[in-house]
Amino acid sequence: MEKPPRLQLDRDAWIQAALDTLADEGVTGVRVEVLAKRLHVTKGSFYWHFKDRQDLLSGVLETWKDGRIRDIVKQTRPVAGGEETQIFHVIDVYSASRNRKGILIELAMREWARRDTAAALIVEEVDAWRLRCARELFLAAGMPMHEASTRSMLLYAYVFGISMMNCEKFDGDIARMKDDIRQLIARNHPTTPAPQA
Amino acid sequence: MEKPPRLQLDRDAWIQAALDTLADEGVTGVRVEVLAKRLHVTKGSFYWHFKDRQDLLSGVLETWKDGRIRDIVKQTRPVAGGEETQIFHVIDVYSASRNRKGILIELAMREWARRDTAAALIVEEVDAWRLRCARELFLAAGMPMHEASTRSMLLYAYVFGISMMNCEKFDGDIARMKDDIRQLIARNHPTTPAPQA
DNA sequence: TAGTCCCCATACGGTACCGTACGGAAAGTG
DNA sequence: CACTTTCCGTACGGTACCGTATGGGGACTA
Repeated sequence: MEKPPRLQLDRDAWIQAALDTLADEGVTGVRVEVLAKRLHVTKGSFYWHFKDRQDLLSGVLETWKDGRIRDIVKQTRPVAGGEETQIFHVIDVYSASRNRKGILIELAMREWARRDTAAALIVEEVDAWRLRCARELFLAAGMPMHEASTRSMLLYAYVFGISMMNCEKFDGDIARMKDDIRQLIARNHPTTPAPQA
Repeated sequence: MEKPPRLQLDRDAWIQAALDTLADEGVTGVRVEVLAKRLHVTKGSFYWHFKDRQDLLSGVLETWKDGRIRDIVKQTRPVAGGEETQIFHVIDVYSASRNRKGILIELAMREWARRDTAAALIVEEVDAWRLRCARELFLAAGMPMHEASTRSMLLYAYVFGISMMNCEKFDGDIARMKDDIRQLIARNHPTTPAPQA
């Protein structure tokens, strides 16, 4: 969990620790003295690298924004004929049980954005990038503009929503249901092309 | 906002105030002394009605659970031929800009559930009710079992997800897009019922 | 009018934070 | 070897909480 060996801390080390606790406890859990304990130093170090707590939080926002934009751009880089695969991948990244930390940060970020204007602007910007990139994918797959926009929105609303639902406890074949939902979002097929059960 | 006239507080008054601040600031914002200020009394009152802060939070969970279950049962009470209307209504309740407070509580609840076992159990129970009820609607509309389950899950993932996205800032005709998404979830049409483009 | 509850105010100790002041060690620089 | 810079520890005042102890006012009862 923690990384005791790091003889010299820098801004980024604090930001990474902040992102970790952000995932686990939300913004309100990102507290200077707690992070210090986690990094095995004292506040003295923190207030050397940062003006105050808000300074750290701003750094967290910027770091997260840059990473997410880089990610979505990479994931949707034009690949002739691979659009559907890419769409599936975009869905999986945030709905699979791997990337658990990324999902938790995503949720914590939006919780933060609900109560902080600066965070709201960042999330807004990231969302805009994602929606644009996903729309390009749908367009490249031959879908008309409006439908591409609509399905992009459904796609992201779905991945964020499903990550809040703790599906593991539900009955039924969750894996198959998620597969079918992917189809519903990406194409326009009924859930099962199979004959009636 | 506040209701100065209430000469005698009871448990429910505290729980309602707790739900209000829960919506605005999340669980961590539900603090005894803050609620007391909000209700124009002191902690002395609180610790008369409640054992401690956790006692209040338990009350909040129960109150919320009962209300949500009552709501979804009412919204999905069998109405011959009205299934699609009812499905649309279930979507609207949590995606429209009215019921803002309900949505905020919903999100705060899930944020809470991520870090608290008791809250997680409550949310899980509410989700199970909602998914069952929604599934009944799809079944009554003539959909096969598996597809009904799948679309119920997509429905709720969507409404929760979209409520985290702050759509107002996006470009495009959001209202129309949301309409089309409703169609995608409820039926199986392409976004536009028009003939092929 | 005295007694009894119900409900709340006051006062207190304790904890967990934030931010500042200051001091010091270690490493580089001349 | 002075001298500076970088980085962190220590100590402090201040705030915002939680939970407890205790007292008191008002309404109701006899």
